[in-house]
Amino acid sequence: MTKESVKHILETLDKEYGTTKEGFLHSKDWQLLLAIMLSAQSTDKQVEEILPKLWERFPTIESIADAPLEDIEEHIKSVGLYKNKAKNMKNCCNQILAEHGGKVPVNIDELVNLSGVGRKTATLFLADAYGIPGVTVDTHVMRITQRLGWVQGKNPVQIEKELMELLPKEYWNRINFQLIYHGRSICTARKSNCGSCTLNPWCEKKGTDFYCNKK
DNA sequence: AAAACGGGGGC
DNA sequence: GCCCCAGTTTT
Repeated sequence: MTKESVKHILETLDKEYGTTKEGFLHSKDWQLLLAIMLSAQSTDKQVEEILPKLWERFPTIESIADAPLEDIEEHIKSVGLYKNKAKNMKNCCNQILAEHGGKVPVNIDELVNLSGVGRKTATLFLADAYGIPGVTVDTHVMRITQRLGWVQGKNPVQIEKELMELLPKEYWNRINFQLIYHGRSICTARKSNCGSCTLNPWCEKKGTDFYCNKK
């Protein structure tokens, strides 16, 4: 892995997936935050499917803060972990109203104090909503950066440290969603599909088309 | 450090 | 059938 190959891959990712995340961008801030919370241990595709009805039933942050838990659960059941998520969403909205005047805070320290919001959700929210740079290591980012040969570490904390040293900061606001999109469509958990991967020329595992996580 | 939370999709 | 998914909270 060389600085030059990293640069090529970053430029290719910009070309393939764009430099701003689409989809949630037209949401209000609290809607975007809740959508990211809902995506935990699920897929953004699954979440996008339930959002229209969810926002129709809960058009304002007050309406979801005041809603019965069972009502929220009913609307988000298909994304999994729904009991925790419903409780967290309700508590989170109440917190935003009580402690932040109804506006989602725009710094990571206040975000992680919200119910159901951890470091990953907070970082993704800041990047998606405001383009604020941040690197988080979810399962996709971990897998792909290991395959690319960008990182040596095994745990997310170590990998995040390595990535922040390796990647120019001007790419930090989009690297997460780009790698996640790539991980969902091409370089998946079970198969790397090197034949259709545009990053192939600069990848450590180029052409191996390997499987992983087989028991 | 480990368990709990979980339905839907891929193979 | 088993693995995986924009993780966080509780024990």
